[in-house]
Amino acid sequence: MKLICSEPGSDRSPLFLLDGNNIAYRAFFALPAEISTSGGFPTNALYGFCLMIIKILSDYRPGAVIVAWDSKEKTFRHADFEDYKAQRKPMPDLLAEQWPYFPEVSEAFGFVNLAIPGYEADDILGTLARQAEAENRPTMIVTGDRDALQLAGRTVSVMANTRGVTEVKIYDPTAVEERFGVPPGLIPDLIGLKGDTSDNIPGVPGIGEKTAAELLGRFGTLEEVLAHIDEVSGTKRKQILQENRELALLSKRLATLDCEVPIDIETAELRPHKPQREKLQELFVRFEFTSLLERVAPLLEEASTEKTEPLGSSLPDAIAASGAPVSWEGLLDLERPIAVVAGQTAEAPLRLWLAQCRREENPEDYGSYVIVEMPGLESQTDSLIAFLARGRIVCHDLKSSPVLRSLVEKAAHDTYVGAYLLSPGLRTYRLDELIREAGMPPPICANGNSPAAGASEAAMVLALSYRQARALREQGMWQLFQDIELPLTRVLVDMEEAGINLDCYRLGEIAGKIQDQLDELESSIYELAGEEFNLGSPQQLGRILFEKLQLARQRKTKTGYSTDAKTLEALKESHPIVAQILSHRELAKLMSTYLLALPQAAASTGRLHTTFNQTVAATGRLSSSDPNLQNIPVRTPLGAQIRECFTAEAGRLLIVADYSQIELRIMAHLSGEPTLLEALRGGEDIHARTAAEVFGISRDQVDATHRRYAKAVNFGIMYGISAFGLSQSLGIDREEAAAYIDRYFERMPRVKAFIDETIETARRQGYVATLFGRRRPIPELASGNFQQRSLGERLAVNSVIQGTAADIIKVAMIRCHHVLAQNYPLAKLVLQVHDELIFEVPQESAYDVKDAMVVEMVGAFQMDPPLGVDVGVGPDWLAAK
DNA sequence: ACCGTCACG
DNA sequence: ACGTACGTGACGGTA
Repeated sequence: MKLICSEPGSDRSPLFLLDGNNIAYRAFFALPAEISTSGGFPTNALYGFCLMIIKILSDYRPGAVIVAWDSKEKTFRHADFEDYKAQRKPMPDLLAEQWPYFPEVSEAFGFVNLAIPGYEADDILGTLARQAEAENRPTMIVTGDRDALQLAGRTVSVMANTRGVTEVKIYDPTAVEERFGVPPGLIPDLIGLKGDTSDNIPGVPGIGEKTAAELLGRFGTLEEVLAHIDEVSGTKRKQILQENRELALLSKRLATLDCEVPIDIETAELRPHKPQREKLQELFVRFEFTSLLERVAPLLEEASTEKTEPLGSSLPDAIAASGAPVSWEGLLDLERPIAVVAGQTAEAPLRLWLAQCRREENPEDYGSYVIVEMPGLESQTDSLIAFLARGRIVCHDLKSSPVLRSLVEKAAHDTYVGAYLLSPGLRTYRLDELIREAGMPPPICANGNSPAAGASEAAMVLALSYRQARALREQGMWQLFQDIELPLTRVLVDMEEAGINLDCYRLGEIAGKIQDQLDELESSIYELAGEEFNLGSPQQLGRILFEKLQLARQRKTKTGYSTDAKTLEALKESHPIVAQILSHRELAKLMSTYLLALPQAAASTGRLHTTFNQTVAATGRLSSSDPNLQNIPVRTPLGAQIRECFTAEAGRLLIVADYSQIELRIMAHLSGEPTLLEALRGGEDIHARTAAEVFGISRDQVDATHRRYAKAVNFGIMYGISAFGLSQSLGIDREEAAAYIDRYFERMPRVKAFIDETIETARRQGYVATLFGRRRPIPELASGNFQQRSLGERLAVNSVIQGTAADIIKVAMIRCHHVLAQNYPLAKLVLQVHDELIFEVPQESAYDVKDAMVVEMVGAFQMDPPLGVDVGVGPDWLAAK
């Protein structure tokens, strides 16, 4: 076990090596040229340079800082490549004017400027980084230059700009490999192949990052790739590599840093920088950096006062220094949350990193963090897990970690779920992105002998959890998080582990029959078409139907004719081939997506274990994947047969319980519309009742068509209705649809008011909230684009209704899970399908459990009209429903 | 990687 | 006057 403490100001605090040229250039191009003094002297690059430095100082409290500069002389490394230098554009005039002042600024900050005749800045950085590494000194290289990534090592990280001046990503060797697919040592080889436009390195034309990494992964170095060109796939690629051998080797040489620069400085001698207060203030006044004056003041203050004992060293010094084995019990306080990060690799021994904050009143001060790194020793894992189980843990995406999910009951916070509540609808919730978006500095660890990507991750998780807790409270979502989402994670872990039994044999029998039908349909279709073609290709199908057979073209898609089910349905009468294509489509879909795929996904026990995604749906719903068990067919006869294959084990039964009309009930509750309330309280057929209202007829005059229309209107209301949408779904014209909608709103004025108010609130606040406080931002409402705004209106209404329903069923899941654990330990919740819960229970208790689950589901939320639940019991999913 | 299609609520 | 229903995931084909 290693103990890693950040110790600001001590000799072991990190050495920072800055590429002066790179930062100055980057600042110049990133900031507007208008930034200048009142006298007209340009200062944009100087300003950006200072911004970057202040950010580094306040985020990391570095020890010594060295700023390296290119020398004016011809550089040795590139001496034989005149072309290369010649291509470099001369320095822009506006930057040249500012240039003389950079060393002065740097010196005022207390940094050491370094330029060595004949060498470039990055060669100097490389040389110093190697020295520092040999001394086990933690080092951060700051440059936007991709070449520098080759320097990442045991104690060396590289801070690279992602965009602008102050947006950065920190690369340690693991991060380099993750991002580029090769270890730092092969970065020159990678650049040799792919080139680097910003540095004028040509590379091999037509070889990009992906291909380059793949080749290096297969053969090793660039030289080895070139020695095995004949084994490379693709004739074209072989030829290009052959023709560009020399260019690749030259590019590699250009990208290789010279780490043997004669430098007259021992990194061990470097002491923490001492800013020259007066000098710096004078410069800032001269350049009119008034806002920066305020920002540096506290930093100068801090630097001038004597360093207080760093928190980290309040721990036994011997331990911190030697990394000798100690017990984690002595270091970690079980009263406070402990962040846990687990190494992900399946093969390698488990690694765990822990972080705890010793000063919770200032959780973003990484200096107060204790970070513990566990070695890959399985023997210690069990006792560590047992230790953690006595406290409360904080994780990022706990459910996806095979190790951490066993600690799910101890979860005090999950930053993955927290981030989802705070910003639903993001594509991903990657930790480093969250940290960057929040404007938090990525932590670095200041011990002498650990790159510790995991350690830094643990610190990030912890810091983020404190910040999220505050935001969730401020936004009224703390209860939702603590009482619904976190407990739900526990339920989901159990559900995923439980899985559901699949009758693979029966599924196979069905698949055999369907395959026969597919074969028959296929040959018949080819015969009718007069040729064979790829039935699965909408493009080829379009050609056959609309060009060869001259059927009437309906709608178009971006890429050609539309051939979806609706189009084909309309053409059914025109040609016998159409009906057969429709049948083929349906069967092929069910075949590939379910009949063939599900048995493949089943575990050796015959059970299917889905993953329930808790952070995907913007409305608050769950989703299911690998395999998706929330879209198992049911509507067609074949679909029903597939559902029959989801069975209970011998001696057990399935219980299927679904909320009846939950979304309409929520709308009735939220709007208070008397007609809806009355119908739903009495358990009336709501679509028939709606039909009677909209068509102005009595209940016994309502026929199937009336009801179908009314049902579509009800759905439309919940989706955020439009006349066009309704007309499409019913196949009627827009005027008729519009008339139904008008009529509906006439009869249900409170629903109309609810919709209008919801949209108005959303416009005002920028978001909507469910009954449980779950938020969804609706930026579309502020759009200047009509289409976007209309979408925003529909989203506002739908999100409130769908989201509230999602909240309610989540509460029900937690309640049901709890009652089962208490009273029926052999019964299990196995699936959730949005408004439906499926349980698998021992036969004997099935009817007791059924009643108990209905009570919990109905009791999940008190409202008017009350929740209603339909429930069934049976040996399989179809029979129970 | 994206599109069209279609399974579910 | 604009073009459309809300929320998902998976498949095969095509670029």
